[in-house]
Amino acid sequence: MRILQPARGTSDLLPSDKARHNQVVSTAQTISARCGFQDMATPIFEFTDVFRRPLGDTSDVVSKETYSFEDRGGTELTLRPENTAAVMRAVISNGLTQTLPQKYFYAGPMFRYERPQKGRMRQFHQIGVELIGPSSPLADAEVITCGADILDELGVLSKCTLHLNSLGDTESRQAYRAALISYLTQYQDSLSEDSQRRLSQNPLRILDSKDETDRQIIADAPILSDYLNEASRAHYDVLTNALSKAGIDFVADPRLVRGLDYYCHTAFEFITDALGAQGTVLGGGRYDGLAEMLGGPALPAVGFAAGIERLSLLIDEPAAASADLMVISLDKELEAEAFALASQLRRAGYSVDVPFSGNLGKKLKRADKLGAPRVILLGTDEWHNNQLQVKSLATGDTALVARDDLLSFLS
RNA sequence: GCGGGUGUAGCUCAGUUGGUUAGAGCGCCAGUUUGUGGCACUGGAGGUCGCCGGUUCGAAACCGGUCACUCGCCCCA
Repeated sequence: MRILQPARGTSDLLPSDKARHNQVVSTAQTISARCGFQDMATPIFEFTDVFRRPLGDTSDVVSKETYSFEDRGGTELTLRPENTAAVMRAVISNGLTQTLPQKYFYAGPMFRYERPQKGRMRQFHQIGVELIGPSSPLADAEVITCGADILDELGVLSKCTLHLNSLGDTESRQAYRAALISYLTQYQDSLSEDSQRRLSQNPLRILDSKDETDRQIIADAPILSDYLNEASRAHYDVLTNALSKAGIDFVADPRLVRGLDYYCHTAFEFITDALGAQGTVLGGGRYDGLAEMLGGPALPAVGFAAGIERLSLLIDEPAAASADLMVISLDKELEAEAFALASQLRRAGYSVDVPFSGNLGKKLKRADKLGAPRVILLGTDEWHNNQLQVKSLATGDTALVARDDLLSFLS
């Protein structure tokens, strides 16, 4: 074990990386606030059952990817692998089920023990929204539209395609699941090893298998939409109509499913081909069954999560913050005065740099690099006359300014 | 968890069939210029050649293991 490198699947966010993260988070927060989603946060770890119960033992996320541990008091805890279950737990814990709907935005780190790849970290970061209370398909439409607007604001919507599907309600999904299993069982021996395992654990997952033979078998498999009952069909129709009216493009993708057990009705993913195998940039769906799985009341809800690292890979780097001013003393005797002046200017709201070393040429070069448009120079003669030089780096012009007039000159 | 690829300076990369003190460009620091920037020139710092072991008179190079990244599977945001 070498401590001079970050643990596998984690990474440092140096300023240029952090700037991208901040850009994603602040944009998502602003856009989702426009839809009424309020920023909130839940703890980084929860009782293990918060994730284990709703996510199900068939989910890899819980069965083999969690960071779970026993604390010093013997309590079983888990670093959150996703945030939806935790937000729902918070809604129930705080008695917020009495005041619905609740609309939340969150951003923060999640943890999954996976094999790292580009866009797939062990500590990764997500932004997301949860709309808890309404069962109306218009709530689904609002969540999807909010996601699309965030991607658009970040400039990545054009690189993504919205895939949409309905998993139906419990009745529809169970009918389909039975039909699918019955169909696939005929070809059991021809299925890939992964899909044979999925047949018993999570048969819907076989629909998006990448194995060539699997795909041929799936081509003639029953279609989920044929098994939607009337209510599920109506839910989907209202949603698609609302999206079309709101100008949200999508493709119906009957093979789109979700890995987590609590999803029903709407499933959607914004997918890009710019990130290799990690193409899903923002995904979510309806999870009416989650609250009950946690031991709460029946509580319809819909939401999405998006990977900040993946979005960061797609956006242009935000412009770095530049300094407004640099204060330079031309005489070593005046260094403390320069520092005092810089402090005063900072308190007045300016972003000010004070160089610590170098001759005048180096200092001006540094001012250039920091993007400071103006430099204040303290020369001995001027200083004794209560004057300062204010030099514009763009024009090279230098103005002589009385010390007392500096702030008004600058503004 | 499975299969493939890659690890040399902060970054991008050279490094001959294994041979003396491992190089370049960019970046960084300093000087030319202790009172006026972007250019240029000169100099400097910075490397356990990912790590450990093996082969060899001799390893950055060959072999084994390991760690990390990366591509695909898997999973998913």
